[in-house]
Amino acid sequence: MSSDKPEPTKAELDILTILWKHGPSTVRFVHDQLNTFKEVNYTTTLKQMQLMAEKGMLSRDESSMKHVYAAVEAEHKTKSLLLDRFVDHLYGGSASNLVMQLLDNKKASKAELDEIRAVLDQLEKGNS
Amino acid sequence: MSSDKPEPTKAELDILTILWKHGPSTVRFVHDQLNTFKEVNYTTTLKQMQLMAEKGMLSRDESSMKHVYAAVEAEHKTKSLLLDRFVDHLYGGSASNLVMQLLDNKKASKAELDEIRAVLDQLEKGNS
DNA sequence: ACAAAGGTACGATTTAAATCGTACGATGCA
DNA sequence: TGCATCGTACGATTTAAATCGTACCTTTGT
Repeated sequence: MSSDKPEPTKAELDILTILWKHGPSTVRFVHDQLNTFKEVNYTTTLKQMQLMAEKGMLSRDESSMKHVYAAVEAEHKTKSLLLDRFVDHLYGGSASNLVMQLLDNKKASKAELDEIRAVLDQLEKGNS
Repeated sequence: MSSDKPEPTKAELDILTILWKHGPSTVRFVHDQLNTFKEVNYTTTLKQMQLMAEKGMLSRDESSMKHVYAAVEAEHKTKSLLLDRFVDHLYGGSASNLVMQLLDNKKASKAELDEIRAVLDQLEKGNS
């Protein structure tokens, strides 16, 4: 019993997101992506990624001088974990409560509503 | 243009949750509730609530010696903000993507699916 | 050969969150 | 009255996240 999976922090998540999107990348690349929406020093990004590698969140290929990092956990898996925690913490574990609020928030467009409905249909078909 | 609303931290959210649920309360009460699932010192809770009041997250009635605190923002409003940020950050702002993952997670029971569908129906009716 | 550019390493600092210890005022009651 | 109890105040500390500065190695172009 020791599966107290640590959640990635905000800064870590930013990096993971880039790696998920672009696949294994150098620090330079990640850093450039990062700086399109956030201003940080190169060494900050470097250090962050080194720490993440140390924690086991990233793997690192050192065969070339420009080390190449990759996310260890799949995007889906990590987001799934975060989502579950979020639902538990804010909505007492009730997915439908969350969805209700979500839809209420005018956040969902007509197109999105349709899409969600489609997902529902699909699910119920396979479920019965 | 200065609406960079600060998000409540985890510890703050725990306290807010209690206040939302039980209404205006003393520190002692909040602290006892807190300790049903988390071990902290009384003065820690006190300090935390004082800080939150200072930040404007909580209001405080000092008319009695046992100060009574209350959440300033409504539960709905705060959660709504957090949810929006969450969707933006993890799902590129796409509510339907979030829902898809949610449903995928086996996290939603049959009953919940029905409930969600009901909400959808309701919405579309009022929307057209 | 060597300077410039670009890479990694890593200690140290800054900032923010969370926690605690200690002081001290109010209240209640034997 | 006096002491135990319960309350607030608040500086200080601890912990964790995020950032940066500086040192130093490698590659490349002239």
